[in-house]
Amino acid sequence: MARAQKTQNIKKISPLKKSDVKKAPMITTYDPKKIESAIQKKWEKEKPFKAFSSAKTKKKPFYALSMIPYPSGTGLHIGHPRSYTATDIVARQKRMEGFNVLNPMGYDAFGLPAEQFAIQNKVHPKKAVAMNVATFERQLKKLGLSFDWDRKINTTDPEYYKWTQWIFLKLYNSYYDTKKQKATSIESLISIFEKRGNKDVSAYASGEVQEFSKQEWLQMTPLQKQETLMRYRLAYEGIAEVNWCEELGTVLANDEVVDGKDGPVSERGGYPVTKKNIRQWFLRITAYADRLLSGLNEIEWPEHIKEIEKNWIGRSEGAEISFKLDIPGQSENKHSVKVFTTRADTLFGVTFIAISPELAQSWIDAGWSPDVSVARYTKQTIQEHQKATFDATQKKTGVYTGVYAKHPGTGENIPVWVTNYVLPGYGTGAIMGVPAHDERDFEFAKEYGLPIKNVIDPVYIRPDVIARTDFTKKHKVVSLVEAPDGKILTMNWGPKLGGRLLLGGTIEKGETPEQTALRELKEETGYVHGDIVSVSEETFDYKYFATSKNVAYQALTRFVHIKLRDLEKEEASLEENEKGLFKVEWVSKEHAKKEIVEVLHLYALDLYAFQTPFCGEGVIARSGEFSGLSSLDARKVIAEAVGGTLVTRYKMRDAIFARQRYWGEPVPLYKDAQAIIHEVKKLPLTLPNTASYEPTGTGEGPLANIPAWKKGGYETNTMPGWAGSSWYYLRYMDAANKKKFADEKEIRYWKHVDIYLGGGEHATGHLLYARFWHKFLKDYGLVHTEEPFKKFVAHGMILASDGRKMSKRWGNVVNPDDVINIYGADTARLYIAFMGPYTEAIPWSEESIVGSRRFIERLYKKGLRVNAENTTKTDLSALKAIHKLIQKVSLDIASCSFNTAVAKAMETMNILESASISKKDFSVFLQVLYPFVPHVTEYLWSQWNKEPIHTSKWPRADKKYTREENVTIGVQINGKLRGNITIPFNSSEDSAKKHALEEENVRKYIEGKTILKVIYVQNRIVNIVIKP
RNA sequence: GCCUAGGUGGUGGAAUGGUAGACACGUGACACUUAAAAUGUCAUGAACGUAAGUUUGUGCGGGUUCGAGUCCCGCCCUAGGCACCA
Repeated sequence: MARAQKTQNIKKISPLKKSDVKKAPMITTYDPKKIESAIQKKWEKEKPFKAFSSAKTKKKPFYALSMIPYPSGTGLHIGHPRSYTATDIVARQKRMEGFNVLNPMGYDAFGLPAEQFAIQNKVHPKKAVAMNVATFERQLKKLGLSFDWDRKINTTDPEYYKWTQWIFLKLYNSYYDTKKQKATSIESLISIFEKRGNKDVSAYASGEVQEFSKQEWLQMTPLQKQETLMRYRLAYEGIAEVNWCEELGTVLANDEVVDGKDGPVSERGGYPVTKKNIRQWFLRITAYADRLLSGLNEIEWPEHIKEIEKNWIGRSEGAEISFKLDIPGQSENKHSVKVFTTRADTLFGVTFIAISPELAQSWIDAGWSPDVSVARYTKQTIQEHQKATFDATQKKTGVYTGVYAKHPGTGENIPVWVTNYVLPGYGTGAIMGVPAHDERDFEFAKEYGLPIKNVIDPVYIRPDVIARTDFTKKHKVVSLVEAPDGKILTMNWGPKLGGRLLLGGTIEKGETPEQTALRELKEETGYVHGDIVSVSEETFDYKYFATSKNVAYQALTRFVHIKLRDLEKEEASLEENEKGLFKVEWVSKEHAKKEIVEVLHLYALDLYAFQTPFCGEGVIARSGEFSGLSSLDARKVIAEAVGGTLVTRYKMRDAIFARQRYWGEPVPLYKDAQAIIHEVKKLPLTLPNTASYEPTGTGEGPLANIPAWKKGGYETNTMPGWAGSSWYYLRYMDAANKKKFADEKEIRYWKHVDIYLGGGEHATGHLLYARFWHKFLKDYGLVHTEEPFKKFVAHGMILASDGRKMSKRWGNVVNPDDVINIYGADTARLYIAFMGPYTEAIPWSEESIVGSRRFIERLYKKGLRVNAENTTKTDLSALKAIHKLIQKVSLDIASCSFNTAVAKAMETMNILESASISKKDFSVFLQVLYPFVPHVTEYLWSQWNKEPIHTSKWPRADKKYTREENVTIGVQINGKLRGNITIPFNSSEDSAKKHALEEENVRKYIEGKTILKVIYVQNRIVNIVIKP
């Protein structure tokens, strides 16, 4: 899974300089190598971390899981252990709390890197994987992680991928019943077809399937039936445009493609990526879109990861509306174009229809013959689309098709344009252009001079008047006055009276807004040569509170846009009480935008000076009988009134389930001579051996090079890298089972992963796919929870000490082997836990790690001393510290705040070092530290305890010792700290006050002053407020 | 452009609206030592002060509060995600 590096030759990396090695503390008596290897040998022999199967224990289950690693050729780097040690800390603590803990490890070894490695080094991928796994395992074991090694899995093992294939076949043999909201066997769909065709069938399908009757179904040839069923199966074969990488000779998933300098390139290698149509296997993940979305509500995942999945699924509710087409030379009413919109409320603002070039091409293919220039544009733009991923900054282009569409509301003729900015794959490939209320349509309309029709009026209610009902109604104008040099006229009222505003005014009886605007211009500023450019048709409803007059106004406002011919001026005729209240100032429109804060004035500025569309919610206007509705309500009403249908769309696409590669799970299907697909009955269908697993470059997988395979009609693509990792956590529940992927009893017992730790970068890949498979298996009663991972915590990256990502390119990779050699595994683990918050990216520091080592040395020395002194007396201060530590560590492990748990342990150590302490009480300290530094604590523990530490009971904090007797609290005067007092815990207000007022430094401050009040927060603070 | 998370000493970082900088690294001084390392003790945000102490200080500007790193408004910067999804 963590396959970030490009696999190259295995080469020992030693980033630690000689000078660093010197910094390692001198070993006195503590010898981690000796202790750790002895303890690890014992673990290897006694297997204390074996998880019990459900029948063999009465303990409650707890399943802690680290993401399965991809065993790359370079071995572990120091980033890997971050999630492994975290999982290990949780697992060890949960065991002591009495749970039957499952903490397994395995390898996900199919995929590109192993294959690249094999090609470059001329070794079979199987051998390369075995080598890499051996390296990984040696390194993992040196870290002292408490895995149940008996449950180890490897996704490339035929005994494992047999079940990956088995699940694939189950998907292939299923469709999604939209009424029951679950996967159902394809057999039952066939029997429905046999009884009544596909009319009213509640089955999720790709695209629109033509309706057929019972008879028609029965008359279909086997091949036709196969093709029809392919539209419904959850694993299906189809043709799709994919990301094709010529250099790698393979198709790439969207998340494997990144933006390069000249268009998209492969994440691995940086080779150019183009679009290509190719035959593919897909998984119909879109059938589960809603459940994948709603399931997020029931899991404890980081919000940002949920957000990423939410955006990726991209649910949007909208409407499909048909526009009848008027094609020159063809009879009317025959053709129509369907658009998808989430803003059906803006329907009356439509001034053009925009279609994707791909849709235009399909019309041409169906017999439409447009002007040559239109056909040429269509072809060109399709080619552009195929070359690159979409770029939002690209200029919008388009041509008029000569076709008109009839507006379903007004009956008006609306031009249809082919454009480059409509996406072919989303919605219907056609949109209604509403430039007044959509930024993209606005940009396009500006470019081609298309009309802009405003049909949503914003509603402005200032928050300070929201609750009021006593409005005085007034008709007003707001004028945007432009000087010949483009500057904007503003009135600066100063900070108290509303700051900078545009020119406003009240419409007197019998006046038009234009007249009002010009009159006010003259009266307030003296300018006389203004020309009216435009007046808003719409009246904006603006409720505000005039502080100076103490009145709430409902201002029904019209906008007026005025341009001055020149700056000629007469005397302004201000009323006496207005004089000197404001200054007339000319500013740039950008300046105005910055300083004007009134929303309505800003809107006038946006509309006239910046000319940006209004995309928010408001009131429907100039839309016939719908005017006056709120835009939210109007969505549904207007869509239905014009015969549209409400639909839900998703951004997420079906997942391509194929790689044109050798090193993957074979697809267990074959085609006979008639191209009929059959299942492979005996699983696993093993990957055949071959010497040439290089890509064919044709789009077929390397398996096509094997004559016997090809002859057998087998699929030449293999499954993608994420196939094996989509269900591996279930295999751990019963890894040795030969008959099932896991026994029913074990699945019921373990249920799901309780805590899953790994990288957040898998949010839209592995994590989403695993959730999908889990839901699918649940539909068949094979698992019993809706979600596979109850809690997920994403670790932060460990950066190199230079703050960059660790990479061979920079030569800054830290190898855990080196760290363990110098400092020992316990120190490495402790430092990884201590270095910072688990979820944050933190640079590795060769300087700071010595602190962790020093702590362990002190612990070790104290342990030996405790053993030698053998006292029964423990100082009260030590007991208190230990019991507070129990509290803190228990809480911190539960919330993955390992760094603060370690800090508290260090604090405790500082107290214990100089205290007298009994073996019994020191044992408690060892227990609490055990999850972090298991070797040294187990070693010390076993000096005087018979029972093993890992089965000892997690200690509980005794209230007797955690309760405080005295507290030292601060005394503030007017919020500033002036002294401390130590008073009994939970002191009364009176006694605290008394002590506070007696404090020496405090007395200095209050002498001769009047005390206004005293605030006392128990056990926190005393604040004395005095008259300054 | 949009969404999400952040911005605290020389460094990693800590802090339920209540004594900012816990813990650790580094640095300085001292002890031990022929010496160095290791270890131990003390100090360590900045400025002023012999000191007691004072001022100032959690990206910037405002606000709420007896009291703001924490809450609210606006801005700047960094990281991650999405990016013509109608």
